[in-house]
Amino acid sequence: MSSDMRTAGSRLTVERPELLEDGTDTRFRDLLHSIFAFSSRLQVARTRFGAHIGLSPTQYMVLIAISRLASENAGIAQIANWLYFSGAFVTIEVNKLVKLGLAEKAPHPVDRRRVVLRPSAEGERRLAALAAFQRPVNDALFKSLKKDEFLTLHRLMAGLVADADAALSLAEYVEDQLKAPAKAG
Amino acid sequence: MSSDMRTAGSRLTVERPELLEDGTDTRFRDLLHSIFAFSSRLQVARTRFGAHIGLSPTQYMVLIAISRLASENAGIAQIANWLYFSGAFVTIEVNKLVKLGLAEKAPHPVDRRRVVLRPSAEGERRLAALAAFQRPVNDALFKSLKKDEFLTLHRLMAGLVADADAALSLAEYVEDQLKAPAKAG
DNA sequence: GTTCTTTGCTAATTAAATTAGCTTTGATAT
DNA sequence: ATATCAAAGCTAATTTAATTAGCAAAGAAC
Repeated sequence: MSSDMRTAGSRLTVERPELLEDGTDTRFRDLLHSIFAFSSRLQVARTRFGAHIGLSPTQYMVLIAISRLASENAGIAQIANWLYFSGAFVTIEVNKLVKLGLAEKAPHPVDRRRVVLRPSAEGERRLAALAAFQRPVNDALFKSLKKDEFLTLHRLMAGLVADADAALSLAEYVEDQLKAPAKAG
Repeated sequence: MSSDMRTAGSRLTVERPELLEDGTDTRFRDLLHSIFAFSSRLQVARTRFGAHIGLSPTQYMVLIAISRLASENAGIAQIANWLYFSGAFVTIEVNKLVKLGLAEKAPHPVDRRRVVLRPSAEGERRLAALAAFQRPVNDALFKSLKKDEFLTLHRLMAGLVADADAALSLAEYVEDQLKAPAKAG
């Protein structure tokens, strides 16, 4: 019972023993903060990359995504899914890129609802020109990684993305469970 | 010379051999995407955590930061620095928390410009109540991590934050260098 | 004491991103 | 065939997040 009570009233934000240290979640919280801190700084880097070719960070990301997914005839929905944005937002941003002459829309060969997105020649040119600026910055962003750490980080992050999708589905369920008090276990 | 030309015209977004694979930056780009994808999902989780205690994701983060840094008598500037937000924005969000009765401002004992931030009793209570919801979600978010991977990830991310600070200073310098064409090497 | 810097605040603005609702097209199930 | 349902993309309206610029008060440096 004391164990139950401690669990129920715990301030711990995580429970798996793998993520605890001396019974505290200090390191876990620190990890979360590091991830947030690094992402914030990556966002600044993206802002500079975009600015370098006259784009907002978001437009820059959308253009990259179009380029990345062009080989699979991606439309608005695929870009939205890839970037975790709403479709409506992607529509707006893609249209800006089209107006700027950096991306092109073509009708999908078989599905007439869809649109096929491609970078324009000028869009490609800008991204290529940007690379010279990105290279030293990206090298520096990940300077402390050795080769094997780079591979490890990639593997871990890819796993976490999958975990996160499951976790967010779980979150909805858990919220309901917590509302429906207890006994019904 | 052919090597120089290839370098100059390369589309590679990274140059360090540790970050390349078969001469391509494919895995590197994939890593960037994974980091972005995971952060986006963490942001959704924060949104849910905040909503659970009636706060926006940002207010939730500010409250956490106040709690985290309370022991060092942190003021607006320290919170801003910790969260990588502007001071003005932190002022606004902290004032909302104060109005909600979740945080308190006291004058700094020796520096009368400064303000000392603390979570209120009610603020503490809400964060404690939230933990029960966070625990299963956080466990799930990092479900695929084994203990040693958790430690490794923490170590790598902490290193990357330091790298990123250096990289962003570099970025400014590089931008100037690229504008001043070439010969002057 | 004068200059420089830091702290926090206010005001105004901008940019990011969403939700809701609509139209067209396509898929499903009679 | 045709009625129903789902998916793709667009528009409009709104919301939220977050910034920059400029200020006043306090402290630090010289």
